[in-house]
Amino acid sequence: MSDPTPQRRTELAAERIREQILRGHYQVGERLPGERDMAARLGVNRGAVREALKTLELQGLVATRPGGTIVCALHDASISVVRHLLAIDGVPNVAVIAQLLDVQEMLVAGAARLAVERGSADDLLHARELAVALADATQHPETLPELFDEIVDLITRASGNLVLMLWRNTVRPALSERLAPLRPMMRPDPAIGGIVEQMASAIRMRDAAGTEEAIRRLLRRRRDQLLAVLEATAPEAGTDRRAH
Amino acid sequence: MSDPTPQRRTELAAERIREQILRGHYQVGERLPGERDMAARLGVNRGAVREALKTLELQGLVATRPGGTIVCALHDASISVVRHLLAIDGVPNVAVIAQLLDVQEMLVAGAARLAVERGSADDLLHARELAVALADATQHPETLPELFDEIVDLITRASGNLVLMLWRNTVRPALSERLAPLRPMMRPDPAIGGIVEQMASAIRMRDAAGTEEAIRRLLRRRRDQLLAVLEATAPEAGTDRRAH
DNA sequence: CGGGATAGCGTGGTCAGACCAATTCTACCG
DNA sequence: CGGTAGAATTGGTCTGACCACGCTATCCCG
Repeated sequence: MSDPTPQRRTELAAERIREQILRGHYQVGERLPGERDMAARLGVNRGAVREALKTLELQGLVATRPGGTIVCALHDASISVVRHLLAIDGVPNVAVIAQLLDVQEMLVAGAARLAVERGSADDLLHARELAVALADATQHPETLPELFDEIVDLITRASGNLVLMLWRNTVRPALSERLAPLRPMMRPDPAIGGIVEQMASAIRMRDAAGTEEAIRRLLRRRRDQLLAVLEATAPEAGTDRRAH
Repeated sequence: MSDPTPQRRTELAAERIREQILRGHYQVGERLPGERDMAARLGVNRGAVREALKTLELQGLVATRPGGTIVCALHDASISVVRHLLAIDGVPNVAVIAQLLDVQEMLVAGAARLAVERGSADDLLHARELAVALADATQHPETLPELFDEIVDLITRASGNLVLMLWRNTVRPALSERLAPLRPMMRPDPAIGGIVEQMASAIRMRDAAGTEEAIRRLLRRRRDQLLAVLEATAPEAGTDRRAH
């Protein structure tokens, strides 16, 4: 579901169980089969199942206590499951991706403000260079994702906010992995040039609010474009099966 | 460090190892002692150590591969470690808490906008009730944290954004746990009344931008107050030992 | 006949010891 | 001095076992 080839049998087991839960094979509050049972069913050792359940427990998908392991509600899970929510069976979950992009917009916009307010001159210079590169690359949409990721990384790092950095670590790989296949379908967006120029000038003037606004527009534009492509690709494969 | 009494020996082991890593007892990239070694040292079975390391691996603190387990850089870890970063040895880490509150402001402000734009009438009504309660409770600062948490929860839920909800799940318990001891030291803030009133009216008019601005002011005010109390309590116990 | 105590069974939690494949270290040889 | 082959060590997995606790269903008493 997520890792292309999970060699370790314990991760494979985790993947299997997680997929069953995410697909709604179990009711919330229902007891999972015993560890010995699962081990036999998955053809692995009980220790491997235990480690698999440990990861699911850390993701807040299940709660294991003496007496049995029960399934938790998705909306009570931990943020770490996002990575696995983004796609089930390789089918991108458009609704969750949209929500994730919304959150990303909030955080990167905030990070940009912090970065402009407190970032080093070096970082800001680098950011302006990246902005120029982004404007130049408008005609080559297939190279944009890397530039986008790079500039978001830079902003996150320059914000000096460890929490934002950790968030980025958890989300970036999953998002890139999910959005990479869309690259060939992205079309050049002429509006980006102007936005980027505005951003670069705001950065040069250390205008935090202006930078925030520009990056917000940029991200929203990208979001809409990505979602349009996604919906064109998978018209109705979207909402998660465990809505409440 | 985090759970008051982790009865399970595997969690105790995880806590021990994590604390050593967070305290910087190991260099980034350094190899941890072998599992058998740690098991002997901690007086537990190797399986318990393996499960402990599994949680640390999921938190991005270590990387285990055949040949050895190595320590990862904190800024490459997963967001799940925030919970454990908030306090080491019971000493709140003021720097991280400040950054976390910054991020919280970004997200809750965004969530408020979403909630006002797309929330149900019921939710908005409830939000206004809570706002009134908040204004009434200004004189009783010890009851404010619950109201704050409740209103943030409501906003998060009403935003309809699953990612925000998951984020809230991961962060709320840690934050509450860390900030609860400060409750007796909080003093009434007369400015809250006006802000809350402004928020309630913005909600009533379905003014998303106004609501966002109000909640942002509210959260920032609370943030500053919390940090003031925190710094007064622990004047210099702050920055993490693994800065880069 | 109904309800509460109880005995048994299954559960997770932990332990011991073992094997394998891959890596890492070491010592030897060119 | 460099490289390579072998030895030691590591994580990954397996087998099998024990314990304390939660759950369940039975049984006994009112």
